Amino acid sequence: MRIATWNVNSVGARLPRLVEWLSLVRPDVLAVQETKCAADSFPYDAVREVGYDVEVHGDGRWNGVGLISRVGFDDLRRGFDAEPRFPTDDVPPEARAIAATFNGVRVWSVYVPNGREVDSDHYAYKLRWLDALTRTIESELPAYEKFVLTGDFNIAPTDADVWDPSVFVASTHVTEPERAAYRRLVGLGLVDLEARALKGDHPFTYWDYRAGSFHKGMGMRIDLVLASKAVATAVTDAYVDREARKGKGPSDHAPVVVDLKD
DNA sequence: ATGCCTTATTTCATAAGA
Repeated sequence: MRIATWNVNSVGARLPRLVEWLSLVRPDVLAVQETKCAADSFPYDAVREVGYDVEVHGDGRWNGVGLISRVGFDDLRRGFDAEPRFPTDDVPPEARAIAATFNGVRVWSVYVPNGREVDSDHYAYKLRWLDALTRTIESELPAYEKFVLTGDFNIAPTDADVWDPSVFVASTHVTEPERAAYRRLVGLGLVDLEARALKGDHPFTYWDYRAGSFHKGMGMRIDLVLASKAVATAVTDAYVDREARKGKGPSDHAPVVVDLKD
């Protein structure tokens, strides 16, 4: 079984690249984030033409997550109970989480809030959201031996996960409270799968569009695959597909691809 | 060993991304 995650940064803008990538890599399940489209405007037909079904959770302009599968869907879930809202409880939750089960493997696709500035309202929301996600995963995990929590976490777990730690001092993505939230998730009994980089030593998954960051190696590892032990022990390969970050009209994130023994 | 921001929108400017 091949499972992948990819922050596509707009499924509308990325559709040609997405369809090309699905046809080339043929994952069984792809978790997508930042689809940036409402559920009723998703380009379902284009994805179906290459053999995939889609379930999405979408707001419209921002956020949006989905699961793209060629092995069906079971037990679909959009969002989660007591999901924090922003800026107030008067608004619905943002579309940041969707889950389904594929041949017995439970997969969550999540897009963790960015956080913007440390100690901002957005940062507090990010930590609240991570805390609520942790409680949800904790409650679901006992029901599934094979479990994958994947997506764009907007957290670099260690200093090795950013191209230059000195650049990120006092920035979001690397602060201790964010890293502690990551460790609490992993502490539920998950393994942060070590994807290999196709070039160099750092399996970065994101490179800013600006300043030639990609070709200078100025990246971050913020797209993660957290897996239960039953999944982790079945891994035969895991890699960051930096090829998808090259060429015309790429996302600023690269996919992470994980292969599992049957 | 690859190309120097990109996206959607209440569009010709803005907010957001990380």
